[in-house]
Amino acid sequence: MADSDRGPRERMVFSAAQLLRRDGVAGTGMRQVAAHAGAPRGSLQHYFPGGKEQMVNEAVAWAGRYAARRVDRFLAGLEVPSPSGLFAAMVAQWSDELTATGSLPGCPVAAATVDSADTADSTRQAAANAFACWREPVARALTGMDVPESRSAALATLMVSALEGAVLIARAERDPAALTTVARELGPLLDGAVTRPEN
Amino acid sequence: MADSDRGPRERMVFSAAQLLRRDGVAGTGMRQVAAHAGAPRGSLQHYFPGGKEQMVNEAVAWAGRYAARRVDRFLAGLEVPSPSGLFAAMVAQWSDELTATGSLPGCPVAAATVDSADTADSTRQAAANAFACWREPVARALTGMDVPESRSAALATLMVSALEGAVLIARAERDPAALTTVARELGPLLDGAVTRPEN
DNA sequence: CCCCGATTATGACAGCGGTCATAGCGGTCG
DNA sequence: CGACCGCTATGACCGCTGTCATAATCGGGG
Repeated sequence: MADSDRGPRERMVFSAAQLLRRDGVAGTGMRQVAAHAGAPRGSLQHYFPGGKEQMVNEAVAWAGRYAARRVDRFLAGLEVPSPSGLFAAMVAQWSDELTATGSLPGCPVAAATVDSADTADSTRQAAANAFACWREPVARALTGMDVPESRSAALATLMVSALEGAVLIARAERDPAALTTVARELGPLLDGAVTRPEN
Repeated sequence: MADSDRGPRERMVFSAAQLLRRDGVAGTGMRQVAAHAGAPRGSLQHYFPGGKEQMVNEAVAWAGRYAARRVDRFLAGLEVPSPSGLFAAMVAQWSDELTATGSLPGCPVAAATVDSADTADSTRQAAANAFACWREPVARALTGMDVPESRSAALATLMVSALEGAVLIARAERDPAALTTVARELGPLLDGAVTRPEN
């Protein structure tokens, strides 16, 4: 949300991620990205000589790092750390945006996957990396909450999957119900995976 | 899969759904749909006077009905009905396609949601309807397996969410691991929701 | 002062997209 | 036969997109 002046290049990557959320890859033009970032059009071919594909890939990578950062921040914000609490925080980031602003742009990584997984292989790999970047801190957080290492990675995958799917449904319905439902139903399962209940 | 001769119109809707899976909404052209369906180009404005939006909406609706039909068929194919068995069958439909053909086109409903939820409201509603069409038979199947009615709808949402998210990840990674993981981790939770274990 | 690299400014191009307009078939029915 | 109707056939238009080519601008060092 801090779109401040971090150099025009980073601003463009950020704007690309933002527009990707709304319109998808094919629906977002490069001129549009430049305009949204307040950057001159001539900077496009200068900063992204690899063309649109490079820009999309960087936006996806940025989103992956952003998601990972958020996970760490959620952990720091939990007074009593628990898997369900972490998941609830992850879900709340999305439902809050919908209830606050009234609209729910999707996940840029999902957009890149849907739009160009079968047409641009580098973008597909960028999306895979982003998902990995995201799941990794989640899995590590779970092991830190006494979830056995053998399951923490799998549960992280489940959490991200359920979240992404719920975002899709909530977006289609313009209703955060799917998000809250998933958080409520999945929470107990996650907490049940801790070996020594610490409460 | 049965692209047979059900009239050119239905063939075009089917082809649209198929192309949507791979290239998304903006990445799929109407001429391309006609060509894929072996239909004359002039039929486009004749059968879809509402333009691309109408075509996409019908493809999405078709996909929703198709998913619902599949759920019923999965139920019929289960010797011992159980929530985890149903979910495993739903997941297997996707992982099997990836392992068999080597590639994994996504879900057309997800594509429509990602690409035009914020730009074409009728498409957004079509996607919401498709999700509802899909979850409804799942929820009903759960109640038929002695899952309390209060939870069956929520669990159906969770199942569809987790599946959609796992499809995304598997598509990005070109690896069905996320799908099998989600099925394995979510199965016990689902079976734990039956009041009287029938086994 | 002048050169130089980084950045920006334009303009053009070729392609494709959806959509409209118009006309042509090929039957069937009155 | 002539009228109507479902369907098809083209062709054109306009807007947009990604990309390239070329030149201008600007801030600092040599």
